[in-house]
Amino acid sequence: MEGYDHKTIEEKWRAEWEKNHNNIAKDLSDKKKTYLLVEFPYPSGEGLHVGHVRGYTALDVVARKHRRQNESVLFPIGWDAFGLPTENYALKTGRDPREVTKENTDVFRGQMKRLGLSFNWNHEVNTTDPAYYKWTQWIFLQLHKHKLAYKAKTTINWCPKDKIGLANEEVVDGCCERCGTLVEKREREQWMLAITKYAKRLYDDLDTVNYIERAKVGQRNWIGPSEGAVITFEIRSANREVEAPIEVFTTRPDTLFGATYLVISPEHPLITKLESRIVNHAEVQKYVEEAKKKPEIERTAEGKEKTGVLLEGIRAINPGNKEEIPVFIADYVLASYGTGAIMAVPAHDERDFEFAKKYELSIKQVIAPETGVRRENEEERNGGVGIVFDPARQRYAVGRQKNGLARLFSGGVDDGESIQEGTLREVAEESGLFDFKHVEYIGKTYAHYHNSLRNVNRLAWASAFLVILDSSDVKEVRHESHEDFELEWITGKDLWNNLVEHNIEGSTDHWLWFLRQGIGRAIDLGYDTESDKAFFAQSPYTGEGILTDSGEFSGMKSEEAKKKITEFVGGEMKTTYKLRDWVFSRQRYWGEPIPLINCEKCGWVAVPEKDLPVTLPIVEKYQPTDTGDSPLANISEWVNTTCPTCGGSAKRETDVMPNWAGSSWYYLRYCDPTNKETLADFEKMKYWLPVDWYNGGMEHTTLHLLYSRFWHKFLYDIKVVPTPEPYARRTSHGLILAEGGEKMSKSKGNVVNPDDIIKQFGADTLRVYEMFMGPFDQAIAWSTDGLVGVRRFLERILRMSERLHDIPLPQELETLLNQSIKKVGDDIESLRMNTAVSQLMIFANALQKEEKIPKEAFLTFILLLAPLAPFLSEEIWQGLGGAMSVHKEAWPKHDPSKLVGEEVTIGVQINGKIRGSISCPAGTPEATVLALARAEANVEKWLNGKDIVKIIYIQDKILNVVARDA
RNA sequence: GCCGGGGUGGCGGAAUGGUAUACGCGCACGACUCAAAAUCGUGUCUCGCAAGGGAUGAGGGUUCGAGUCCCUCCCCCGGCACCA
Repeated sequence: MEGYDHKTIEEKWRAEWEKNHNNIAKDLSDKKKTYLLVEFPYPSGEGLHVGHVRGYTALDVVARKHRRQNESVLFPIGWDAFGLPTENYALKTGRDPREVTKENTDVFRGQMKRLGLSFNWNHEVNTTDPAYYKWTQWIFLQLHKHKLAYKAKTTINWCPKDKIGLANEEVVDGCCERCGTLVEKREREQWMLAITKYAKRLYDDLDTVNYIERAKVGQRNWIGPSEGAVITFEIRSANREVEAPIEVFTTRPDTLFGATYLVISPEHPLITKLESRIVNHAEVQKYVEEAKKKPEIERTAEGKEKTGVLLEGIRAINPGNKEEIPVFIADYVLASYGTGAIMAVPAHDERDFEFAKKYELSIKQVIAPETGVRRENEEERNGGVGIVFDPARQRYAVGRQKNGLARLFSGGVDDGESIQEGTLREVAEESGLFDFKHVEYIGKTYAHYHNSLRNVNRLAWASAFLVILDSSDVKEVRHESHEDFELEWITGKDLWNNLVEHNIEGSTDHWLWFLRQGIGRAIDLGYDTESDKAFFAQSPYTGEGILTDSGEFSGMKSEEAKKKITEFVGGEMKTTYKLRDWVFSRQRYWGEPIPLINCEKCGWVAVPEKDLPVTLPIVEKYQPTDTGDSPLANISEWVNTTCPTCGGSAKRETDVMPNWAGSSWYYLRYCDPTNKETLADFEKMKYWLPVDWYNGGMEHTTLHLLYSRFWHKFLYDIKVVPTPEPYARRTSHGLILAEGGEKMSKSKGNVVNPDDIIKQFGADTLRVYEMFMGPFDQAIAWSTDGLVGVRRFLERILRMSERLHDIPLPQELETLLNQSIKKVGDDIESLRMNTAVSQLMIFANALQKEEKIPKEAFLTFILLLAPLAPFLSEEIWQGLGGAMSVHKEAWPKHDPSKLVGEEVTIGVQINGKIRGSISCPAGTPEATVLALARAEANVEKWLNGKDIVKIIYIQDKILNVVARDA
């Protein structure tokens, strides 16, 4: 053997496969279909990245396996070729972006073929092909027709460097996602897509798809629904005239009675509307101007001190208690969320609290943390122990014990407050669990409990923790349900005795220990309004609970009160979403022209379907104009046209679509890439859709997925596509980092080029290495040493192929063979490629150890290796006389009865510790195994002089003998 | 702060609640060789002469048995964030 000449092998089979059309996806076959999708690349000038290779190879392995399971597999690829880098490159070099794109896609295609990726090349699509973007434009026109595309004057995010408007989603930390330039605000007419109309469905239908959790959570957060109420406040001017209603959105209508002022955003229309009524209008106007100037990044910066201006001359009426409250404008309220106005409840909201403190506004507490109602009587109160700690509010009280039951009490009845307070001080200081400033208050609380608990039916506060002395004391926790309250009792064994013994009054050690261990149970506390007012002067309580000071709603639980109060004030329960409509216009050249015409008489008119596509004209200059218009605006012969409706003179829209457009529906076009009548034949889509498995980068799991789900749902509604969701399953691969763990980047010069690896080590080595390097969904650093290890493995396989013998399979190998078939198959389906490769190595190692390698077993090994290392496997397979391509051979099936060997090794544990192991035939009954185990000297030694209490036997795996001293 | 994902040898990492450290890398030793490379073989968590003991970020808990489940906490990575 002349060694492993990967270059010759790979070139030979690539040519052979191309000639024989190894993989054609057959439409409408009666076989089971599988549609495997990988994110199509943006064909940049740099060529394919090793990160692409990771995702593409993984699904290629899946595709190859499924084809061999006699399924009809669609595994297409294409080019997401519109976009800024190509345009910028064209701009710099003066070349036509079409040419540049063609060159780049040729490079990518060549690389993919060299990698042995078995794409269905006859389904290739290119978003910049007029025959493709005709349908992108068509979809846009459908959206327009259904009023989901609208033009709106918006403050847009403007990147001064790229001279392009950005969607909110493309602004990262206030900077342009691509170039990092600080984004400015500009007013501009933009085409918008009403994705918010689909917010609920996009959210709810996530339950119907199988996406990795991260992707689902990402989408949920992005859509960001919050249940709340829209409540109307009346505005009155100084002369008490009713001026205008103002709507606020709140998720906490239950706190309405605690709303002590109103805040509107600086952009709120009310400011202009009530201009004449606002006494300090000049001051207000100044604040508004300043807010406008500030970039969003500054306005929303973390920890920024809140500012605002009181609107003098007008007041709002709290519809709950009819109290008159002041109205402010403040930039911490965003115009873009909810109604752009809020009712401020400083007692129960961090931001409102901060604002109220600064401007000395009244803080009215209307929610008490929910607990039960407690009854207490004098007879029950004796004994003395424990400390109650409320970690949420960092409050202590003292507990007492009686008849083995520890329960809340007033404490210190006999020894007086001084001792207890002193102790509490120590606890507080030493625990380090809370700010010492609360201790004063604790002292009062304690005193207060002393009194209040004599009274019955106190409304209780706080989920507090009762801490008792020693965990060994806890015998059980008993839950009692009463008509109007619930209690948890902790019963202790010798609690009382322990306390006396430990002289607990003077010792804080145990208490501290318990606090730190977090041992304790929620019980209830009494409270009094004065102390609580004092407490809440220090921090707002933002949780839910029981209403107080809320008129007829006092005593009601938050959940119920939300609905009742909203109803009471004539408000409306409503869900709002963080999701914003999608800014769809780009003032660029290299994108799909928006197929609309603006006619002075008829307004915006759609280009008739027969005139699609509106093709991009070839221009001299790709430079965006300084006015912010697209380069297309300079081509008057293209811009000036006639109105399709009235025939009069009209102008074309010169904005183009963002590059999300083409990628939002490409998986549909793959089903039928050459169709001239429609975006794809309905029957073909019905056969292939939904995509069974979509893999791509983590970075696309939010936006791209959301946008394409939106388009798909819209197309489903207008009956163009047959399924409500595009993708049944979504996985994502982790990033490949440079050796050393840094991100690969051109500037750092640490980029690994797949071409170099293929040249030096071969595509098979690269493929197997990338599958083996680590868990598929995790980021992982490149390791050339690891790559070399894989190369050695493949070389070894090739050498082994020359030492084969037609001999029967030894029994242990048969077991391993069946295990390997099962494990490799299962692992591929769940993308555990690293352990699939590892299993293949284990199998190969075992085969190699044989003096004569059984040919049958080795051939099965090759059948399993083939999806991962397609070239070498084919070489060996056909070299050994395979009649056809290994990639057409049926995927091996395992024999379930042969997964366990005849002999098994069973671990023997004594009291859970491994003390030995025995070998016996599989399926040996417990009694025999026990006898065998006891025959082991070591095992018997450990059992010597002990009584066997219990035997646990897990078939063929483990025997655990529980023994106790005799 | 919130939401996700993690923390296991010198390194990448394995492990349906059932013999932790598979597989690979690295390292050491041996065989082959004049020699080296390659290859093949053996060993490689830790303390201990041994018998044994200890170790999966820390500390508790549940269990016959915990890397895996529960609680408290620490650290790292990613995302989001004045969202009312």
